[in-house]
Formats: sequence, C-alpha cells, structure tokens
Amino acid sequence: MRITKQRAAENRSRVVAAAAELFREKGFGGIGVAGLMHAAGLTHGGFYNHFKSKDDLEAAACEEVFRQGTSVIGAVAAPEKAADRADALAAYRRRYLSRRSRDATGASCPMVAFGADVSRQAEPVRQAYAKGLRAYLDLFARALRSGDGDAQPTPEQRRRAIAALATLAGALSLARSVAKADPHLSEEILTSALAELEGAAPEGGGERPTAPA
Amino acid sequence: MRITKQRAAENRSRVVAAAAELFREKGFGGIGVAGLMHAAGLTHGGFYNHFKSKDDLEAAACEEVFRQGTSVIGAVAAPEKAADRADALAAYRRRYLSRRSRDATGASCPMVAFGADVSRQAEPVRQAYAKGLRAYLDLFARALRSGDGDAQPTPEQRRRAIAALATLAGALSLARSVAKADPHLSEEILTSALAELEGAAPEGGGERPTAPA
DNA sequence: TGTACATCAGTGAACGCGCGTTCACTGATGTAC
DNA sequence: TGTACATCAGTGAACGCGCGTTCACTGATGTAC
Repeated sequence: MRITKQRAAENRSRVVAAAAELFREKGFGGIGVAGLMHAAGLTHGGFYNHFKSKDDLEAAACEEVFRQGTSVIGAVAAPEKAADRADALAAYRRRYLSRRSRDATGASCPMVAFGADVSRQAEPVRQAYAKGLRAYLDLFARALRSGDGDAQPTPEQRRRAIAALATLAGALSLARSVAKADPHLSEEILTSALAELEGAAPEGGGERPTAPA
Repeated sequence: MRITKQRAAENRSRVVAAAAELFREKGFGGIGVAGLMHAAGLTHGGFYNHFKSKDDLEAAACEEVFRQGTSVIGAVAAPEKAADRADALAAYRRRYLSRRSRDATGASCPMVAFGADVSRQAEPVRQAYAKGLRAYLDLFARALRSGDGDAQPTPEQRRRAIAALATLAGALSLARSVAKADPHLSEEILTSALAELEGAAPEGGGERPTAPA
C-alpha cells in the first residue's frame, strides 16, 4: 500500500506534531513510539521509515517546539518602535504567566517542558535544544532593546533578557509543579513573578512601583 | 537472615538517601527499584518490606530532598541581624548559581531536579513536593525580611522571595540544560542571573548598580 | 538467665507487561521503456 | 500515452529487554515462658 510522496511527508509532519505535543505533556519517557504513531493516525511499524530512532524523533520534536516558540517571540521583537515592543512584551509576559498557559502542558514553552529532562537525553536532542535556546534568547534580547532603530541589543539588555527568561520559566515551572496539590500557591507564584517583572520594567524605561517616591 | 531493627531502619534510610540522589540525577523514570536497592547495598526483593510501591519511595525521597533544602535555607534565614542575613543570602545565591552546583545534579535543589516531572507523578509525590515547596518558600521569605527583630516577612518581601526563587531555579535549569552542548551559553546564563539578583538587591536596602545616579 | 518458637528483613527466581526495534509482507506509486 | 516492473510507506506480528511487583524460602532476631 505505497502512498504518495506528499502524503508520506504529511504523515511525517503529523508524527512530529504529535510528538511535540505529547513529549511536552508527558515527558520523553511518558509516551512511546506506538502511542505517538497512533496519535498521528498510523501504526507503529512504519515509524522507522521516517526516523532513525526514538531519539531522532525527540530531536525533531525539540526543533519543532522551538520553531513555534521563536515564531511567537519573534513577533514580540519585530516592531520598529520601542513602545510597540514594550507593549508586545508586556502582553507576552501576561500570557506566559497565565493560568491558561500553566495548564496547557502540551503547548508549553520548551524550557519548562523539557528543562529537567533534556540533559538526560541523547546528544542530538541536547544539540537541538541548545540551538533552539540560542535562537530564542537572541530574539528575546532583541525584544528588550530600547531604541527605535535597528540597533542590536546591548550586553546589558541581553543580560536582563536572560534574567527575565529565567524568572518566567522558573515561575511557570514552579506554578505548574504545585498546580494540582496547591492551586492557591500556584496562583501566588504566577502573580508574584508577574508583578516583579512588571515592576522591574524590563523595557528599560520604567521604574519599580515600590521605588522610593 | 533476620537483622536488627536498628539495622533495618538504617537500610531503609540508605535506600531513601540513594533515591534522593539518583532520582535527582536521573529522573524518577531513569533509575529502577533494582538499581536503587543495589546502590544502597541490598537486593531488590526486599524493597517492599520498606515501601508500598516505587511511588511511595518517590514521595519519601522528595521529602528527604526538601528536608535538606530547608535546612540550608533555614540557616540563611536564621541570623538575628538583617545585615548577617543579607550576607548569608548573597553567599547562597553565589553558591546556587555556581558551576559546581550546576554540575552536581545528584545534589541539586528539588525545584530544578523534579520541577518538570513532579506534576506527572502520583498524588503522594505531588503532595510531598507541594508541602516541601511551601516550607522552603516560607523560609526564603524570612531570609528577605529587612528588620533586625523577629518580624514576619511582609507581603512585599514574600512576593520578592517568590520571584527571586523563580529566577534562581529558572537560571539553574536553563544553565544545566545546555551545559554539555553549549558551555559558554550555560556560563552566561549563570552570571547574568546572578548579576540581576545582586543588582536587584533582594535584601531590600540596596540599589541597582545601573540605577540613575 | 535459659529455652523454644514465632517473626520478619533480606534473598533471588519468577511473573506479566510495555517498551524500542526488526521483519516479512502488501499493494499503490513512481519510473523506465 | 500505455505497459511492466521496481520501489517503498504502511501494516501487524514478533523479538529481546528491563521494568515494577510477587513469592517461597532463609535464618538471625525478638519474645513468651
């Protein structure tokens, strides 16, 4: 039952998409080859027509997830005017630290979904992850540059981008880890981190709300 | 070959200690019952004399790891004088965001080691984790209170404690995830987060190094 | 204190199960003429 | 354009393996007298 080359490529994409969702939701070890193929509407035997191994798919899924992530943050970094970027960034923070985003584990950002596991995976997965994170951080730093022109972010802006990303990812991870067992604490974590980031005015022009008057 | 009750209790402790280390290093799914028992110098058959299930040991290991963590942060929160706490906190941050701590995966803080996985584990594990995190956060907020007396931390100090913890855990997690594939980026993440936290002066009395003069 | 026996922590073989991977097979697609 | 055949994506059974868990057994410990 040979099928069209185009159809085969679509099938491969569906497997990668299913993996991108299910690996984030259940972890790399929490879903098997058979389950992934089934989620893509196929049987498990054909898996090795598309991928060298499960590791290979993990790397492909990692790339796919970062591709989505960089697309989102790319839109935040894109506006010409600094004020527009600041607005986009503020909206991004609020979305990132929302209950909706906390509970959408299958659509999560890769840093939170894969963070603890990626260093335990095979080398191609780690390479794909590192490459994705570099791209993501470069864009995030660009989103923080303060001028209206095309200037690259300063080292100071890059430093703050890294710290802000650590706070975002750390807070989402903490909030998610206690979401079921202590919803109140989970909420407190989200709102506290958000308040800190708003107060710290990552766009470089604002001031802390609690700063001495 | 029945053994002393005291010896049996010591054996149980050794299994929990091995699990606390190996679960952090390899993840809950990365080490099996047989491997854990072997690491404690026993054979796997006796496992169920001490624990109801692997889940049960996971919860016990989680408690153990938080017991260690709260002991460390408790020492930071303990000093009577605010300046002593500030010094202890600064030392804690530098230790937490060091290469040594990044590479010591088996001795890691539970937020980074278990963060992504804990919400996928059985309920007792999530309960143990949530209880541990509450205790840890309470102490961390106490470490940030600014007065010399016995005063509880203010809501503002608690908020900043949560945000600082998110930054610490997020940065360590990011740094660890790219440690092998991109050591330079890993280092940059550690130093950037540390600089941001030093600048933000979490003890409440300092000022940002980049604040307008 | 000494004796007799029940208890139970530890052992290692065995279980059923799900995993990643391999394989012979199918039959529509792609291609050579 | 039509025909003949090689290709190869997909199927489902089968593989070896490691996992969590169970079990009959051992023998020193703990206890009742």
